[in-house]
Amino acid sequence: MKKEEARAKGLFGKCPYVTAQQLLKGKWAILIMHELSLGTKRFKELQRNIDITQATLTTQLRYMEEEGLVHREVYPEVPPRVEYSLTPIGEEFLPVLKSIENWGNKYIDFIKQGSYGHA
Amino acid sequence: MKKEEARAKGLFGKCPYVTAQQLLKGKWAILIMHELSLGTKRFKELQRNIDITQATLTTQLRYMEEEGLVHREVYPEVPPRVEYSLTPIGEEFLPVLKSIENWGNKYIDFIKQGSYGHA
DNA sequence: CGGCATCCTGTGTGATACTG
DNA sequence: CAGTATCACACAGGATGCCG
Repeated sequence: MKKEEARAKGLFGKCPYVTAQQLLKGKWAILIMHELSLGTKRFKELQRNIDITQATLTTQLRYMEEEGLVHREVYPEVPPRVEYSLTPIGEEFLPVLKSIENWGNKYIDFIKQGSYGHA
Repeated sequence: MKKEEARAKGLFGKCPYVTAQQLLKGKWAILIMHELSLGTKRFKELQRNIDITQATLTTQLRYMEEEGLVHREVYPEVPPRVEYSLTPIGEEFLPVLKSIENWGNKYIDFIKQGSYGHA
């Protein structure tokens, strides 16, 4: 950890913004967090609701599991069942999710009003 | 715009989460928003504070300007001066920023407690 | 069903050099 | 100072096929 300190990546675990950015960098992280905020979901459910590839979803979930945001519960049944839910620190993300939702909706209104000039 | 409707990208402007994700997808978007939330900044200031390349910063700012999040004011002086600030819809992002900061800090505490098992 | 391995590609990001 | 232009590259993310 020498040169990394120069670039923002080295601020992971120090600056809250960099940290959050790293955690949510995945294209789907926010969507997944939102889905899980609605309750425990099975793998297939997530895949259907978000319309994401198996491989990609698996990768994202593994990542978020490693980060401690998501809990993975495996039921050794036939056919297999795996359920995902938010961990405590994952639950703490809910306010962020809520404010993102608010702002996202405001922004959607904003572009619908044609308040900006591109396209 | 046909196949894109199938994938989440087509939800831009519909789903608030997808919309927000698209807007903030840049590695630096949140950092820049944070800097600008502290007040108007010159290009060079941003570059110094965030430690980002000129090219990358320019790209990001242009993008955010197009999205209507950032305002760019050019002063035709010598040497040139360009100042960046938040637009109204950009200001609306502040609550999100605040909640991200809160959560980011919680998460930083979380990993410092060694509450999770990797590395 | 849930997942992994593999391959492949787009693009986001960075380094560098040049311009007004 | 504030860009633009170009090149290079790593990596996220999609497609496909196979496995327990």
